[in-house]
Amino acid sequence: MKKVPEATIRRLFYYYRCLKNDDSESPKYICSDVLGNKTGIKSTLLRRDLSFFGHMGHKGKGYHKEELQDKLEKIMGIDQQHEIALIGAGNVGKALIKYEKFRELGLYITEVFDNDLDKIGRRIGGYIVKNVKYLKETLEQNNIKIVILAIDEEEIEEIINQLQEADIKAIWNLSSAQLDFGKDVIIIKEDLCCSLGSLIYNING
Amino acid sequence: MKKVPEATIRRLFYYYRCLKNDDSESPKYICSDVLGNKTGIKSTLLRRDLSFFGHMGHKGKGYHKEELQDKLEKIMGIDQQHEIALIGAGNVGKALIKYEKFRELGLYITEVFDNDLDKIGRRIGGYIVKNVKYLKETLEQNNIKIVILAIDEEEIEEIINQLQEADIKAIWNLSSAQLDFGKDVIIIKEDLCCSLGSLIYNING
DNA sequence: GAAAGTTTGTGAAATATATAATAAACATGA
DNA sequence: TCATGTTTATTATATATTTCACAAACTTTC
Repeated sequence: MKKVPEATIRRLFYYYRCLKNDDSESPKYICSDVLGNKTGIKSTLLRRDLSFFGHMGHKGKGYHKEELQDKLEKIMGIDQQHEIALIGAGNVGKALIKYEKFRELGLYITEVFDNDLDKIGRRIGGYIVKNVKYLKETLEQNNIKIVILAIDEEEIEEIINQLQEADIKAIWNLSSAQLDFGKDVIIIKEDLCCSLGSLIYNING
Repeated sequence: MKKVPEATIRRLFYYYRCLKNDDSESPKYICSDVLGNKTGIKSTLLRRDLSFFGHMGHKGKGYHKEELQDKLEKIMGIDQQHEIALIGAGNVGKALIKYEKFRELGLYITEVFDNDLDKIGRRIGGYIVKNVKYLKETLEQNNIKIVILAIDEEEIEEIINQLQEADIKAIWNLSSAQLDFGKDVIIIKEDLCCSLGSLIYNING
């Protein structure tokens, strides 16, 4: 199959959320024009996006809402639950723990770690913050393959070493550290400064 | 001048942060290979990125670190301070208020608003949360042109109406709402679900 | 000061992504 | 049932971004 652009994947979540929020029974079908308008994405791009995954719609009718929602869930991999470990119980970490929308996607933070002795042992949003020292064994015991890295500080050498040893599949890197775990670990970096920063650039330019 | 890709702008922040964190006096110059390695960006792309803004380096020597840092600040528009209003004093909002790295870029959150009566009037991280009802006048009085929208809930009609009336230049939209303020207002949408979600997709695919 | 080594900057090629054009499938209504 | 309208899916085109290849400018060494 042709390579699916990263941007397409992200848009799938828009389509999905829109379908999920609209719980009206009828009409059963929605056409690309309507769904496109609701999500702010051109209908032609929407159809292109969906067509990467085969025939998703019905000519002359549109997309069957329930069917499309189910198919999207499978495609995006959220038809099953995922357990996630959070490293970093600072301000960003706390916000993520309480972020409802992850759970709506079946994404559950089930373990919280930190390397700051002041935070370790504390209870945050129902979780006891664990020492990163136990990262590897905790992840193994619970078969957790996904990690969110949301550490504030710059010095995270020890955490990275621990992470290297853990057998994980993916890291969502919200820290400013630049990571490379080889091709077997997928890393997506999210840098809040770049986002807000690029806004500033666009104002002036 | 040729249009600068959005991705280039974002990478500028990586280059900049790397230079800023490295406060060693010597060597005075850094070549694209070294800076590229530190930031995880191919040197050829780095040179291409910088070349959008004219001759930034010195052949045979590399880039003068201090000079490059200064130039980047001007390009990115962070050689001066920016005042920003935050709408949404929930979990995400709180994290942003306390996020140190914005201030390092000269980006200051100076006003905090919410539409939730439970939050209005409360003190959060040194700010009194104001009623969005006063959004327009507060922004005008303080000449604030940049807004972060970090509201949790779905019902934000009233906030959007208020925002429409305020004379602003840019919105960093962290909510799940889909906004369109016309061409005069720059909007960058950041959706945490899409980011974490695309990671899940990539694991399975 | 000439030759060899570095390093930037850029035109050209390759890749990736988005848009436009249109054929194919189905729906509707006379 | 046929003609007309609707809507998807796909092929072709356009645009955007990255990578490659190399000339030009400078540095270093002998």
